[in-house]
Amino acid sequence: MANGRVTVIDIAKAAGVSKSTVSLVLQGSPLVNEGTRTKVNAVMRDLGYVYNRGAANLRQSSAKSKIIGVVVNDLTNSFFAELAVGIDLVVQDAGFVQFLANTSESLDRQTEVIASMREHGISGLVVSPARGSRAINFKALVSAGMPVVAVVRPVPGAKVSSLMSDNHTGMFAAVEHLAKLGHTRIAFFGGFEDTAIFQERLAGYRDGIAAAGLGYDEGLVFACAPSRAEGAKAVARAMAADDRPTGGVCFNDAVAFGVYDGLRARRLEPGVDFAIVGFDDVIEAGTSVPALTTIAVDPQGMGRRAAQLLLKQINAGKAEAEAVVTPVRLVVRESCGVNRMKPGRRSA
Amino acid sequence: MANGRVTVIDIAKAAGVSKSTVSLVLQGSPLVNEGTRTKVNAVMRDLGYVYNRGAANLRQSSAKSKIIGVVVNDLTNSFFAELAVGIDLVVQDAGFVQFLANTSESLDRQTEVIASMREHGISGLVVSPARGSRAINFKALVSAGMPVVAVVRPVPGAKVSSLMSDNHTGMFAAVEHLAKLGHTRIAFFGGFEDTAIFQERLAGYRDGIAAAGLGYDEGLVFACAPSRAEGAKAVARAMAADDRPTGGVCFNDAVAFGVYDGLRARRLEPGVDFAIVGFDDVIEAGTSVPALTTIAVDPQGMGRRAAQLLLKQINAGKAEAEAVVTPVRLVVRESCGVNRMKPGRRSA
DNA sequence: CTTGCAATTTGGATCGATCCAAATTATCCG
DNA sequence: CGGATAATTTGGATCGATCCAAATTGCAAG
Repeated sequence: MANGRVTVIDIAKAAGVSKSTVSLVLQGSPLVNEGTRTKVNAVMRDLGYVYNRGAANLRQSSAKSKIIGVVVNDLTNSFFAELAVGIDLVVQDAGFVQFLANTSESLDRQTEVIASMREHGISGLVVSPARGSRAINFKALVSAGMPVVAVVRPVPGAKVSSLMSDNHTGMFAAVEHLAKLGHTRIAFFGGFEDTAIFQERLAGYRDGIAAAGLGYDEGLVFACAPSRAEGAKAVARAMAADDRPTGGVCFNDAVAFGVYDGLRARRLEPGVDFAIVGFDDVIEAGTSVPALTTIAVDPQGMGRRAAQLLLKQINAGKAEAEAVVTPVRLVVRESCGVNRMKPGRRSA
Repeated sequence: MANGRVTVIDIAKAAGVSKSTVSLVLQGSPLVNEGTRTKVNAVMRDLGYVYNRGAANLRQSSAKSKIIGVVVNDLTNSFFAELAVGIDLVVQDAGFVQFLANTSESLDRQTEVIASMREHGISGLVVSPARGSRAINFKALVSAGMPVVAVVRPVPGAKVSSLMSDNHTGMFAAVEHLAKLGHTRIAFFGGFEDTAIFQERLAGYRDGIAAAGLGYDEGLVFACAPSRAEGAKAVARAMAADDRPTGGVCFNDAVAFGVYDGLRARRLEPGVDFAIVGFDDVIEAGTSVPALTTIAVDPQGMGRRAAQLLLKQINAGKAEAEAVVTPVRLVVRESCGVNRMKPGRRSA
């Protein structure tokens, strides 16, 4: 009993029908008589039958495995954890299960886990690509006709669907907000210059500066790793310059908190002596002191949309790449200095 | 090419050998000639062969599926996200993949996903049980001989392995620390009274109070939901009493941050006017103001240990329940008031 | 040039479900 | 009641890999 598991044949024998009938019951076919159905179901309960999807998938098309893969680059980042939860929600409701793997930004890990997931018969993949992912990393999947949705980060050149937040519009709004508050020297902090997201956000920044009638100054762009520690260093560089900025937009919230640290190290109070806007709206943004003005992207919502997009493609049978941009919105809190900035510091 | 996938038979034909030989190559058997092996491997690469584990598992014992299930009660909580990452690390290294599902504390969801995972042939399960989980929820798994490791929360009565942090010792140390700093009226904040963890931590508190030669006062225990908002309310209740505490230990860090809020609402500064010790050591504990003194439990380490324990049981073939307690340690930062408390407030 | 033994290779049977064409049973109607 | 029609049920064949007993090959010794 411990090892010999119950199969359709056992059920069939016990219920006095054929295995084909049991199979029909399992699939909820309308062909089977109501009486037999209930009897078979009863027997299944009694014997503790467990459906073997592996066996079923062998006979069926691989698109019916009811398994999807989810690969994220950093699950310890609450942004991606939320994303995974959003995916999970939709996927569970659809009766799927998800393989979830964390790559820690390692391309090798990513390649390994995707291969492993393929072997296990996933019918689709949602991936937040590790840094440096290229089209070639998804070539095999795509040419096998597997639906793939890339989230958060684009994969240049790959024929996969994508779901990105509206980086350009978000950063544009952030700059616009600071400009309206009277800032004329607005810095840009953080991000790796060789990533597509950085370029999108920087473009939004640049266009925002232009739209506000200010001149774009390359010297106000302080790229660095998108971490708290590096954000602190970046603002230190900015404040060491001659013509200091009076406020700045940040690549993400982690950098923004780093800017808090860097300012305080110079005895400047964020939101009072210097205006800051972040990007992402992580949980801590609302509870930090001062509360962080930032661009909210709703990672859980993105996860839900990504899963829906993927399921749609799985059900459609054939997957044609589709690019979706999800809206973002400016959340005004305290760090931008609304009603808090010392007037003396203002330039205009 | 898009749909007709490559099988061992295709490989066999192309390489001019039998499918049995291809199978032996796949399993890395030493029986096969080195020349044939390389040729077969080359053909597999050329044809883009993808191993079908589902088919293989059908013939083999279910313990070899190389899939484990991971079920967590709240993935948006960074504690559990870290736990999942720890599990992922070990599991990936062992060549397994994991199904990960989030239950959001819903028992129904938990039941569903576990059933689904079983159907997909997991060879073991790590579960951080949803609130209210009872032995019956895991009965079917256990009697089927499936290795199960419960983490973080115990499942009373269930014959599953468990991996818990040392709640008693941790809370004991927290109280001891505050007592050494001179506090004589130490409160306990937060937690649901009907959970096992609460009882363990409360027992640690009580024993710590006794060991410090102080009298246990039930009126100093303020139970509440383990959230920030409720923590704030709890401390409000505490400070409204006649004989106020001068410090407190908290069920977890979220409650501790709530206590910060509640104190500030009464114009009291945490770590100066009132000493606080948390439990968990979440990421924000180190960066909050004041930095939170807390009991560190290393969730990622717990995840790793849990995965190792599970893999051990899977490999052992037969799973006998085992209970492991993981050590915790006191991390002294600022909120306990070391060198910061106003002397006047001290009672002794 | 056999024989003996190790090294390789191989053809079916098998895992647990699905699918299909065909068989069986039930129901209806003139 | 016979025959048509609808409603159910059923026995292989099948999916893609593994396993096993048996066959084949290679090679050195006699």
